[in-house]
Amino acid sequence: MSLDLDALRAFVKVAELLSFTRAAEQLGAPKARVSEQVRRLERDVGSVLFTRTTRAVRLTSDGEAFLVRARRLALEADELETMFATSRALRGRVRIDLPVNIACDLVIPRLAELHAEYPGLALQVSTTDRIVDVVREGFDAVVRVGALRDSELTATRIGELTMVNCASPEYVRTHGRPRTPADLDGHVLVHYSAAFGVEAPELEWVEAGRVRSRRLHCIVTVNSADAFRAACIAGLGIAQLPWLGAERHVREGRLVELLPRFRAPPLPVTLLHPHGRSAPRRVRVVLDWLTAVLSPHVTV
Amino acid sequence: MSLDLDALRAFVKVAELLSFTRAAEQLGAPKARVSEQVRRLERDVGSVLFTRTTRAVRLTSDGEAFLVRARRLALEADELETMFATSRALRGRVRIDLPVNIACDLVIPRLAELHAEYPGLALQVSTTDRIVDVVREGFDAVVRVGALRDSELTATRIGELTMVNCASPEYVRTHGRPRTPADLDGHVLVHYSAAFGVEAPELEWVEAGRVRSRRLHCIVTVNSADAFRAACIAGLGIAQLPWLGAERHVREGRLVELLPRFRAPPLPVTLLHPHGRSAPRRVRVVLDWLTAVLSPHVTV
DNA sequence: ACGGACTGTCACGTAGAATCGGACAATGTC
DNA sequence: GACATTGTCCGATTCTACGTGACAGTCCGT
Repeated sequence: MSLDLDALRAFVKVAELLSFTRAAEQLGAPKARVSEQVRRLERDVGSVLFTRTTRAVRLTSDGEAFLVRARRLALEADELETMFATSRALRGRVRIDLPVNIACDLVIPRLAELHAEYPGLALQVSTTDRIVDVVREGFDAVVRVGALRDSELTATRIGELTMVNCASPEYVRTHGRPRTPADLDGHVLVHYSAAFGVEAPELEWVEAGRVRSRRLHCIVTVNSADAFRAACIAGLGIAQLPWLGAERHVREGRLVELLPRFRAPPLPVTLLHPHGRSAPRRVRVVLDWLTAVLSPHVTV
Repeated sequence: MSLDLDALRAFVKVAELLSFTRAAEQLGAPKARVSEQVRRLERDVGSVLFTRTTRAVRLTSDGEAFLVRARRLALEADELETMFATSRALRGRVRIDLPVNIACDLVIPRLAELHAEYPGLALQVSTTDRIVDVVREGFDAVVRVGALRDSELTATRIGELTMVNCASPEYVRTHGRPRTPADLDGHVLVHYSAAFGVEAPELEWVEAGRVRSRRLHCIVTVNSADAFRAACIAGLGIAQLPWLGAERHVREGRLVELLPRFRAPPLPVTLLHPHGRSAPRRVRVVLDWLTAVLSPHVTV
């Protein structure tokens, strides 16, 4: 007789993903249920919300209008459900995506603390360096390093990663230690390219407040941060690495920093999430925690 | 697993009335259900919303905070449920209260039209001249004639009733026809007093923009509009009647108007409802209809 | 043009939950 | 202190939402 909130949430998910199947996956429910829930919802409100061809789903104009309000209602309902939930009682699933090295070095080691405080939270941590589609894959939070393009997401700048120029001691012995960028003739660069695109291998640095760059020869191109560092340690050239990941290796003598006064511009670290300024509480908790965990390691 | 909207509505009603029994009555549900729903709600949100002594119910501070948001959520949910409901599909119960004569003369004769347009609406029409407690008795709309005191309700002025001075032809034959208030020596007033209070029987009129009054002798005091008119027709004195109810009797010769240039100040007609500016749709429909029905009969 | 894979829906037996009426203990009132 | 009233508990009953599996329709690539 009365509106069903679960059905409403199902509708919102389907409307966002434009797919019953994917919505069902993300909701952790069988397709049949989602289908039935939306059917019931349509019967209850007395309007057809989707036009279904067996192959594609589209919102009707009624559906569009309904979605706006349904979203808000679902959010407020979530708020109400959790307004008295202590941290121990907070439950739900939160799906996040992190760059591999940030995940392995910073986040995963401290995940136990988060679990201890919020035992009801089920965290799904995806680690990948490729650009994921936040809404399509249903992520609640994504940490991005570097410039970003998406604009429909809420972005919070956490800080930035200091970049250092590194090479192996072996490499320095062979190629010499440059003192200024002018000394780079004959040097080799390890090239990082996420998509093996056509970008030319360049070394960047900041000089007098300006970003300058110089094209260098390169032997190897990689597409993962781990391989990038490994190649540098192997003496395959100079690499511009985040200090965060390079520090240990410099300390332990596997890498040395070059041209310390000509570092590349720092990479911005950003926290993205698809919910507006007011996310569900379980998500907010994770966002805050991520910020707290990452902040000490990124210079503001 | 998810918040139950029916339970939420039950909670709101109980919180407003501070009684499970009365809430159950107004919701048209057995007490046991309301009790169980609220119990479930408390379990779901993880907090105790009421302090119950078997004799009295009070909101906890958590309950207070919850009520505010719960109200808003229930309202938005209602909005969502009815946003595509055609007039034929709109359903629900609306409880209104009207002065007896307005109900009998204007509203009830046209109730069939409302039903024809909104067959799903169940209207509960209470007719009474006493002042009802709008929230306590769960009215969705109340029409008041005359000055009003409540302020926590939303009030819409519909118009005002023209008042005329009437007497029976028999009375005029006996007592003479006054031309000005100064001629009223020896005349008799029929007195209306809702609560048989101590107000003195006075005849009021507007003269040069000022309200003036003159105390007169009276034989009978009544507390209902019908009895008031009946007393006047019976020749028991002059009565200050709304033209609306007196017109027919004047036309048919049972009453005559006296002192037409010294009429009493018109009585304001007001539509009250307890919902904020945004009432549920089924209520809004009735409010609009009442306004449309009453407007032509009340000069603005 | 046509197989193939994927989409959303349907069927139906089942399990769990909400519901109802009535009885009960507790409490404020006269 | 007796009474009336309040909110809750109890048991059987009814419903309805669910899951599994199979199905028909449609778009894609070749």
